[in-house]
Amino acid sequence: MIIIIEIHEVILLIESRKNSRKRNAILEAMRGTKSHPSAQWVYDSLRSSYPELSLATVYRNIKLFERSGEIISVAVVDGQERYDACVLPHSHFICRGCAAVIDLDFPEDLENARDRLESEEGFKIESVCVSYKGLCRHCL
Amino acid sequence: MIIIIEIHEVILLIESRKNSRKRNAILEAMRGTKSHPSAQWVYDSLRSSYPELSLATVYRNIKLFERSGEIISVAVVDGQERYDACVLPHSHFICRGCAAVIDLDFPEDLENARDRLESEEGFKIESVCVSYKGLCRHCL
DNA sequence: ATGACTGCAAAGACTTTGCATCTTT
DNA sequence: AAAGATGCAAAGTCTTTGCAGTCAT
Repeated sequence: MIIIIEIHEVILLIESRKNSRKRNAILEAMRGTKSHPSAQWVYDSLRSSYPELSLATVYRNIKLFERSGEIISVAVVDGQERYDACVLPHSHFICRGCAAVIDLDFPEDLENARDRLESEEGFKIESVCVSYKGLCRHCL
Repeated sequence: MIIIIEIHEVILLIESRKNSRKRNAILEAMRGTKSHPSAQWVYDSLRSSYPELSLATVYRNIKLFERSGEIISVAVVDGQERYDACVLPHSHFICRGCAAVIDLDFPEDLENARDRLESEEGFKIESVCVSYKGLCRHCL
């Protein structure tokens, strides 16, 4: 059942849930890593503890967590969507070599941050991407 | 033929090309729009002028342009990769309603920019994403 | 009992690739 | 001629979905 509540122009979408061991394990796995996991990563990391877990369940729960705001999508790397259970504002470094996604502080000054990351962290930064997401005037 | 040149630790990858009407048209189409097109968009917009154009050719040339730096990938929106033939630093607003990708200036101050965009452009901004791409220490 | 959750297999969507044919140099 | 470019269809990935059976309330 999906309940849609509108209060003062704010629309809340509440999906009712029952308790589920596997769902809990999926969220725990995502909260317990800084690897910014893909669905496949979560599946692989839980297979030993939950041998009958299916990849479809992981995908379904990830979408559920995303809709509820418990996790966010941080990037699509090499065709795989990557998520983060840390929803506080911060930024990321994405390595095109090993596909690692690494947490960074939210920068005060973008150019400053770039130089500092190269010298202090030893990254080679090839591009900086800033994007805002939301609704345009037309879709509001 | 692919020529790999290394000069002072900088590696250049040069792919030899022959002249091709369709390739020229693909790049022109991408340079002539601010819509941050997907491969499908480019294909659709060229079909009337090049009825025998195939989607595979569009994909192949887009990858070629990307490797050579003539275009960049700016986002994956609703599962489709979106490109930009403007490679100068700037940022984007991505609408989750209509999937529009809109050019913005590169911000000096991130929080400032957010407020200004909401009041002046009428966007509703739900998230800000900063990511750096390149090579980590390990992959260098 | 009812509604939610899951596994499995099938379907979908987007992208890449193999191969024969045609173009450019 | 040789190296590239293209169309077509097939294959590849990642993700979503339909359905029947299971679990939580």
